[in-house]
Amino acid sequence: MANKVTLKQIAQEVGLSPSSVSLVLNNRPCRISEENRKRIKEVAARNHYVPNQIARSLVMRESRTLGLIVPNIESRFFASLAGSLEKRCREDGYALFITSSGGSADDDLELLRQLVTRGVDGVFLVVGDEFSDDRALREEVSHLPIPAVMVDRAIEGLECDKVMFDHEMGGYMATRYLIEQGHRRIACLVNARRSNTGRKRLAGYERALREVGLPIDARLEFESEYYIPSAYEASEAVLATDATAVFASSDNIALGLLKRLHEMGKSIPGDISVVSYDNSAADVLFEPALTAIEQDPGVLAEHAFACMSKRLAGRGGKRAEEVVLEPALIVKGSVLDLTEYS
Amino acid sequence: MANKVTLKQIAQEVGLSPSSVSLVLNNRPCRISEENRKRIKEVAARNHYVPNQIARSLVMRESRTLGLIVPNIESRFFASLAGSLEKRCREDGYALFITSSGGSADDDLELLRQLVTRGVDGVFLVVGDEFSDDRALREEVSHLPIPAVMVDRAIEGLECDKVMFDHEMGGYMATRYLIEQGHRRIACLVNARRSNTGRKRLAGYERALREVGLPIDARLEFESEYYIPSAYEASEAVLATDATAVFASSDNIALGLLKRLHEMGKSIPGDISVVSYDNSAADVLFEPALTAIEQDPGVLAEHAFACMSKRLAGRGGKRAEEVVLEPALIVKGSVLDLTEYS
DNA sequence: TTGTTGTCATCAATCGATTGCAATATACCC
DNA sequence: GGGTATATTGCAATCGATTGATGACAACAA
Repeated sequence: MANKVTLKQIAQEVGLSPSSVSLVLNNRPCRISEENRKRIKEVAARNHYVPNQIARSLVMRESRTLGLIVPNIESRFFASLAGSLEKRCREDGYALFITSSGGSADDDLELLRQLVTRGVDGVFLVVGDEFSDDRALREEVSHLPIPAVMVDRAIEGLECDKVMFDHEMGGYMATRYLIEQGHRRIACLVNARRSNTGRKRLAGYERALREVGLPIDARLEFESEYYIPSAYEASEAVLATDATAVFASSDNIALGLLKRLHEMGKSIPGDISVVSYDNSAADVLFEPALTAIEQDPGVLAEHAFACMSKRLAGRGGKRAEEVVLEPALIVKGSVLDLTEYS
Repeated sequence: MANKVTLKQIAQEVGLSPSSVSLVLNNRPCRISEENRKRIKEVAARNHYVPNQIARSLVMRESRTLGLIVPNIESRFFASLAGSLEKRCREDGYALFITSSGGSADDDLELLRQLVTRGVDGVFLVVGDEFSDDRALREEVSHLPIPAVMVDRAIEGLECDKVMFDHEMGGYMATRYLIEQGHRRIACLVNARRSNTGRKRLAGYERALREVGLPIDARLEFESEYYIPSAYEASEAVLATDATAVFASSDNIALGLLKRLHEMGKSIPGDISVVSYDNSAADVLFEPALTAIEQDPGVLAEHAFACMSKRLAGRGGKRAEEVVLEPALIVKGSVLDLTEYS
């Protein structure tokens, strides 16, 4: 294990002052003779010298590092978001510090502090979606000495830049599409009890129904956690209704539903139509592929970075910016067109 | 956006020296009067003071931060590894800096440098698996001023701590199991052309065959990338052979195979038996569930951290440590027992 | 000789913490 | 009052870099 090489050591070996070495290695436009310039570079290279960013950012007051907090890096969506965001950051010369909180507001807070004290220049915050006491977190975010951008999920009423997909719109689009295809009895399977996004998607579902004068029937609204087994459990009741279509409000929920359907020997879309949300790779396996509401994490990353970039450059107004992205309806083959038969 | 509060400012407000404030806030056992102690804490809290870790680690010469480089954070396995590792690090008070390289040796090198200069105390390195020119990376790793642990994959011939699963053994176990179940014509679908791990799994497959005197038939060895569509393409040829079983050497490869099987109306294990590797969550959907070789990323994380921990504590020998973990065969229902019929 | 200009390189302060050692204050004892 | 313990607190160096101000020296002009 080699030792760390410092600027001073390089200076000593070359026989010049540390300042000169610093000047040369940073390519500062100053007059150091070509000869010394070359010798410094040569010695630095030979000794595998890398500047200590810690010391550097202490005086420069910036680290060109950004932080990201996600509730769970093992989720496909967040992993993909993290991947895209990191790529984007790197393009602009920023390193991205990815951390995963476990979803509780306490952990979010702890990680946020860690990042700040470690000198990141800004932080992307994907807060846990489920209910929890977020007063301390809220307090911390509003006192942050660096720019923060909330991504995908917001803390209500917090003055902070936000970039997110419109979940209500997603629920609306899915349901609206089913209605347009002639469906009238549409069930939904959502995580409204524990998730803000879930509640919004449910609201969109209900708006679509209301808009065309269809009744909102509590017997068609089913609850499921964002896990396959939970959705699998819940699906039995869903399939016992007279619904001709189901809006499954997440990829895992759709997978649980599919498993149950498969077991019961029911086919899609012949026996029942399905619109999914935010599909996972797994659904390439199914015939037909699932019609779904898609949210591209790359787009989210792009906008989040743009927002951050603005703040870092000192542009960007005093008030918080709010970017709302529309999800997309991707039509594949899991919805039966009932209008043909009318 | 609040300003950063420094130790000095707190000191000023309290009317004491920065040293005293530092001493108190770090709970150093020194005699500062109870009264001042309380006042300092009160003022620090009121001003949302958080110590600047950058400055701190400059003098302390440690940051209690570790780094992780994975080829692709969007892969389930790496995401899961990252998640487990982060949790483990946090338990010991370390923050984990997760970065994703894109899989090229150049990016690995770049990220490694970034991490080192940003003052991490140690780094976990999951290098890209495919062929590339890794001389520079190799050089850098051997000159690292901090401990490094290679995880899941190694650079051959590099003196460095390693923690990984035995891929050869995995291939062997899968094949051996199929043989024990009475199979004689066993095909395999591996990524041997571009992946080191793939080659090792293939070697295990061949060893199992050799061991019982079965012929190694090149016509039963098929090549596939680690992507579903690639495996899907390759599967047609696999299914045209007289094999009664297939060893699919990754989760995605198995999924591609399954898609093809499903399309052809073939059933598992009635028409053909399958042993998969490293199953993704998606396979909960299938009936029967897939028998597979499993590598628990949590176990990998645990051992990697233990290894790192040793180095950081200054224990751990001069020579590199090498931990090889055995994967596990998880028997579910995708293999037909031919011995029953003999 | 003195002054001017230009080139090359160094000095010393700074960033925000930590910490060994020195300093001050107060009390207590003889 | 002088000496010694004890309880508090401050000074100043340090970590490894950056950078504006400054110095040293040579060449050249007046």
